[in-house]
Amino acid sequence: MTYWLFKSEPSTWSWEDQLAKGEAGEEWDGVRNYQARNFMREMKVGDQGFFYHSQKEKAVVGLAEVIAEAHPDSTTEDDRWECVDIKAVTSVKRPVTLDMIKQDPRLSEMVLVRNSRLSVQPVTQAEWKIVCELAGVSP
DNA sequence: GCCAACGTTGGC
DNA sequence: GCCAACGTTGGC
Repeated sequence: MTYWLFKSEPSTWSWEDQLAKGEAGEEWDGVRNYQARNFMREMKVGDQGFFYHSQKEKAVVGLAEVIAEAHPDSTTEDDRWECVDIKAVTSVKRPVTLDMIKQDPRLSEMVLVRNSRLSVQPVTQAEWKIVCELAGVSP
């Protein structure tokens, strides 16, 4: 089991949009960054990920699960770009804001803090547990 | 709205 | 293959 973080601008694709898709889930499409794509290629069905809202909100708002491994991104003809499918698992009890993450010394190595621009990123098991606790959900 | 950080592109 | 120029992202 590997853990990830999916970042999205809520104005483009929000947690509410993801929730509305239910069990069917949705493509995590539109990624045009090699690092992010490479992480998606490593994902396995059943991997868990945080759903993070960037920009105004800047907080982890939900837990998601990978339901399909990397396949061509249907939003482009360019075969360099691939994406996985994810579904919403559960909403957090309390959003974990970027501020909270930055204030917790145990989370200072998170990619979210170190490279805020990367839209798909790995999360360590320790980080996963801590953020889940802050969010009030069981890991 | 600004700007720093980063990634990509294209000319050489 | 290098690097300057440019575009994008996201935090502030």
